Amino acid sequence: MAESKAVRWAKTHSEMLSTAARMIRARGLKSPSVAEVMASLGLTVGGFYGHFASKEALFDEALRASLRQTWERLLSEVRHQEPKERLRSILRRYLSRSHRDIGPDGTTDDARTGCPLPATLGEVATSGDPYRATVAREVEHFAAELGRIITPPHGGADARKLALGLVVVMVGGISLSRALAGTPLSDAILEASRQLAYSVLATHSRGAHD
Amino acid sequence: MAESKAVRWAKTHSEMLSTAARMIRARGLKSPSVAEVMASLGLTVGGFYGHFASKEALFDEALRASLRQTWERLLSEVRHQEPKERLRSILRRYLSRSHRDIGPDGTTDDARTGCPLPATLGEVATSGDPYRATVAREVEHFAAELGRIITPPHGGADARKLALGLVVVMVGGISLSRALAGTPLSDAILEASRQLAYSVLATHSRGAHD
DNA sequence: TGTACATCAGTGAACGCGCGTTCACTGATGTAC
DNA sequence: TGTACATCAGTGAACGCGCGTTCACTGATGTAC
Repeated sequence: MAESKAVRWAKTHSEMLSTAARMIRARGLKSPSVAEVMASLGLTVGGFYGHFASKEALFDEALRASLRQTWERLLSEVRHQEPKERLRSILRRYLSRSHRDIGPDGTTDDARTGCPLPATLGEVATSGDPYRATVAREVEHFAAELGRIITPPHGGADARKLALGLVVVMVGGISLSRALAGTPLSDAILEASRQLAYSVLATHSRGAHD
Repeated sequence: MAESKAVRWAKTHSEMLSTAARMIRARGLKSPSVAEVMASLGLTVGGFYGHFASKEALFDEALRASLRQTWERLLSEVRHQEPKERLRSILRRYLSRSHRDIGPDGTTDDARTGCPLPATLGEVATSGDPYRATVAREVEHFAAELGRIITPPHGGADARKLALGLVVVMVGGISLSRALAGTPLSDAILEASRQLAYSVLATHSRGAHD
């Protein structure tokens, strides 16, 4: 007995989202084509519009899901650790070689997911909504969660500012490191990013101010 | 008397480079087309290949020149200042709203040039050479200059690492801030990036270690 | 249980468009004498 | 100084290609009786 139509449709729908997310992580929002997404599921282009209204509709939803997954994975993997270790651990995981070395199919060496921001920021800057609003919402969300981890006595606006700064180091570090993958600078940038972030954490937990 | 052929050719050649550089800063390496570059000089596509062997050849040269110009501008504007102020000044200039708000034509509010990295990093990561080698060479160059400014007693490997970390904050900050331009997060990210970088400089000049 | 009809996930060809690159050409500039 | 020829920066049409989207269609699944 074959699968029901509804199950088949839902499975295809979900696979379109995860395939698009993989392609976005590896190649951004413009380069992967609608036909490519469908072909990678063994289907033809025509069927696409029975699932999504446009390429942008699929890619925006896939981008949002991929961002959400990235934050949740980072935060959950770290939940059992000592509060003081959590931020360091997040930085170590994000600014790692395995996260930089995302495969051409959008998967990483040791993980099923990776952050879509390094591949998409440049395009989001010129293409605007709906991508911009999606990135804004999800970065806001992650920064808030990160802010909650930051050890007292730095709460509120101070924690938020530090959290945004750390996001900048994380995304900037992987972006530069990926652009230079294969050159000696690539590893050096990853290490420099980690060290700079650690140094900021140390300053902050010592209670230093600006 | 009209201009000589040689002068005309050289003028067009140079305008092709600066026009391509402007477009790269605003829209990256893939989106601007050969026809668009020529049209913006009042010429037609066909003439392109009398100047460059390919789109990639022009864009790579324009990218290199644009990076070089960015560093030289930052460094020269700061040369007359107190050594201690130089790094802060570079950070303030790079991580500014006017540098973020690059126009659709690639010019900035108060400056003739801007950094092409935020618009290009994502594409360089997937397109590789020759762009990758160009970015590597120029980032290496700028990091070395920046390292020379970093106050003793932190010389050598330590200064280089700090310099690379600062480049990450600079490029990451503008990249994120541009992607979120128009949202409240955009200014917050710029400010958080500056503050994080300043805090690292303060720690370093105090002689703190990791 | 069996037959006739309805549904709808996916097919495959077509559309108009912009891309990088090629090429026979034009006509103002430059040169030989 | 004047004429005949050569050069070459730029023209404009064409090429093959991939893109997002549309649409008449097919055939397995689902439903009514």
